[in-house]
Amino acid sequence: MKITMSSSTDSRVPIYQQLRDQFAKNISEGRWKTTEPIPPETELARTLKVSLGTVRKGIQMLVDDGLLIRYRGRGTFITRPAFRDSMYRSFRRSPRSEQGSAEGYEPDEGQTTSGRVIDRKVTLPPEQIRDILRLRADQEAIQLVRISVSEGMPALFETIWLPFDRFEGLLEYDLADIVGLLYPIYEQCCGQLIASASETLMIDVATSEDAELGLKVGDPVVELIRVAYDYANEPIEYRRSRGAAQGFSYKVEIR
Amino acid sequence: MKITMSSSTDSRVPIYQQLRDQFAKNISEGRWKTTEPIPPETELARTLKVSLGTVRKGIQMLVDDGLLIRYRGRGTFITRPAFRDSMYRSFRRSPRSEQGSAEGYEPDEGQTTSGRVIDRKVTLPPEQIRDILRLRADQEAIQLVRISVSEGMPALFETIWLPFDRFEGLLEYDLADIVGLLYPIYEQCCGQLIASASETLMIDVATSEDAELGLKVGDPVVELIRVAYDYANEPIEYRRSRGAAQGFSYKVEIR
DNA sequence: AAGTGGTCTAGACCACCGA
DNA sequence: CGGTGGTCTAGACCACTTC
Repeated sequence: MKITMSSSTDSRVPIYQQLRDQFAKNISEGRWKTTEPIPPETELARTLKVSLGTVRKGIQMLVDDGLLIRYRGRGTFITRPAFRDSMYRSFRRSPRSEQGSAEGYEPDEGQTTSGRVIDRKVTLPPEQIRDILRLRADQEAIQLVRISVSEGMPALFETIWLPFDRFEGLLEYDLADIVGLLYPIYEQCCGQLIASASETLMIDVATSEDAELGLKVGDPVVELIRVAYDYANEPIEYRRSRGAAQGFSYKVEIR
Repeated sequence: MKITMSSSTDSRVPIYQQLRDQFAKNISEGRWKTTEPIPPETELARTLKVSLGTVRKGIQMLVDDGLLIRYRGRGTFITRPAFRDSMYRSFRRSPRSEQGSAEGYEPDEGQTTSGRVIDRKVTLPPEQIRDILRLRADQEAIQLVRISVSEGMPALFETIWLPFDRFEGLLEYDLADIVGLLYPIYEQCCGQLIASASETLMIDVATSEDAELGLKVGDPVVELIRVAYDYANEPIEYRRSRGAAQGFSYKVEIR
């Protein structure tokens, strides 16, 4: 339980704010394991020489940010993001089955969806993607091409770029083994955890390259760009997904 | 400062939770004015016979919900929603001007956009809309048809339904005066405040009815359904907006 | 100076979980 | 049963706004 409380920096930042940052660092740098609870509030308060309420406030901020989850009687754990608002899961060939219950919902794809990687290569990414992933001009990326199949029909055509340095381990895998959700695979093969993401949706029209999705040239297409970040807020995945716009529907609550 | 603390209902609901609900009711039923601060924490704690921290927690929940805003030294006020995540503002004919600064952003439309109502009538709404607005079969609605113009070009074609009972005052207005943002007009003419909304986006293709938008039959169209609610969570507006999908782009942060 | 919300403390008691 | 987080209290001191 290393404490690096730089007691000189406490000028105007509230203590609970400093605690939040400290805790976030403990998560992103792996000092707190994802498999066991973080130290209990009482211990943190004692160790850090602050009040219990202050510790609770710092922890609560990370709960609100979705990085921690608390269980009464068990402890506080690091979470995997649920991505409940992702537009990604709005792609459906069939009418929405509206199965609103289901506690532990799967993050990436819908229930009957599975992905298959059809190509993998190491390249220098296009400049736009290089900038977003914050790579130098000479840094290579692993590029995956993937088709998601939903209920027997090709539903999504995806191109994914990953920084070579972080994802070298992925090259050891047989393509046939890179199946289903990608984020658990990232974690398993390369120790890379996704903490959050940003998605942008655009409407396009199908070109001849979209033929694999069963679309005719000119059909409307939804293009989804996702940039995913780790717990330190560093971008580590760029993903472009294209799918039929017909039947796509996305809902958001606003204030 | 009427207090209706039904002290028999306190079974398992935390006090701060009960306070939150009580405060929300004070807002939605107009017992707390939108023009002056709500009673100070210390007074609420004294009046309600609870601790200051508990009052603060109840208030903080409403701040998180976007219904209240606090100013140190001045007091706590009821807010108008900002609708910062609305997909509505994602319609742009021109390339995004990316003017990221600008503190007080306007809620409804983009900067150079204005709306004009071209039709208004009192009708029995379609069943689907009647259900959503929770109207009885014999209750009428005011239907507005509106065209939003952005940078000289028709950009959005909208149809809006409003419960007759709440919006009767709108019939007094000359159509030419119903211009610009609608929500301030709702408040001014009918005392109706919008607290939140739910938006659903779908992709369609243009029909001959979309010709006013300068679209050819078959062009991709974005259709946005918005249901807006008052502070008591009652639906009071149903709005369907259609616009060219070309150039539409919507971004969301997810966890 | 008076009044507001913002931070922080030190303690109490409770509800829930697991061994 | 002991340990965890969840709720609540009563107070202190501070920072900011308004008069």
